Amino acid sequence: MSNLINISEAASLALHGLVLIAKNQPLRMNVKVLAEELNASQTHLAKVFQKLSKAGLVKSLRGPAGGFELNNLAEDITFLEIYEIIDGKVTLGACPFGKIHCVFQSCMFDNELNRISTDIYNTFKQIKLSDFSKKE
Amino acid sequence: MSNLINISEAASLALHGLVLIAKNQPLRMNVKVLAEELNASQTHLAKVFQKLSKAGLVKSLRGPAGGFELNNLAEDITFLEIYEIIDGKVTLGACPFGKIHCVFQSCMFDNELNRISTDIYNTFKQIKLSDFSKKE
DNA sequence: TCTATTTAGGTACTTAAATTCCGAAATAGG
DNA sequence: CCTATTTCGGAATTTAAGTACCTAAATAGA
Ligand code: FES
Ligand code: FES
Repeated sequence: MSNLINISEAASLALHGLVLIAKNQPLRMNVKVLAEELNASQTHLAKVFQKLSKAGLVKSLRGPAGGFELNNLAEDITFLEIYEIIDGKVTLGACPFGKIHCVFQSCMFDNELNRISTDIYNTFKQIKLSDFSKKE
Repeated sequence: MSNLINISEAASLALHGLVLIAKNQPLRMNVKVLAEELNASQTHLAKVFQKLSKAGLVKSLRGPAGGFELNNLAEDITFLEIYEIIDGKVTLGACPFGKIHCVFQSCMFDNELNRISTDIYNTFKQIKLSDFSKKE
């Protein structure tokens, strides 16, 4: 069983979690509630949000009534930026098969895969968190 | 560092190795030579070709002057089939984010990612091993 | 028939990534 | 203050991919 697009569970949690928080503004949400809503692992979600917090996307507040809320500028953040915070910076321009030394003059795929990678890239780049704020 | 398209080293070896063999027909090639040409791990390549052999794509011949050669029908094999033999069957039709329970009525990506997955799928499906036989 | 070569295939090892666990730190509310 | 709640962050665990190792089987060629 294989998935052609490369998205980690962690990245999925980040995107879904942030959208939930964006929708729920201005109220903050904590990990427990988020995990319940997403039907996902609480501990994993917590780790993911630590990264998002470090990256400045969310503000974290400890203690009772604590949780996470969006940082001021976070609304304009694109899905690409979120993805890259979690799964690492995307490298375009090289054949995804290029992990090994390629024997062929030009890539077997004639840049088809590059085209597709760029397509995913742009799709991720076009979607903003603000597209999901306070609407359904 | 992340790659948006999901291709294992093993799948890459399978594709590149088979194309080399297709080009080199009707002479067979052994693992050592293939690994040298691809500048890749001999043991890994061997394991990959065991799978391809089991799947019937190549015929293996042991002993001196042994190696691998394409099976009769292998020329018409698509890259998709090769990919699936190594990395597992591809499942289309669901949001790649769908590993977790999605809280949203309709996918955040409006089937954009489905469209792209299908795009990769079709690209892999259109390319045949025979496209690379005896030509450069 | 003997020997060197080469794949088969099982097991075990290594490495890296993903996930979980747990004690520490912060804080709101009583 | 004290306590319950909640995030923080390092450590440990799990999982998956890739790699190495070893013995067996096949076979070409001397
Ligand atoms: S780099 Fe070898 S096929 Fe693209
Ligand atoms: S299933 Fe949640 S975004 Fe597609």
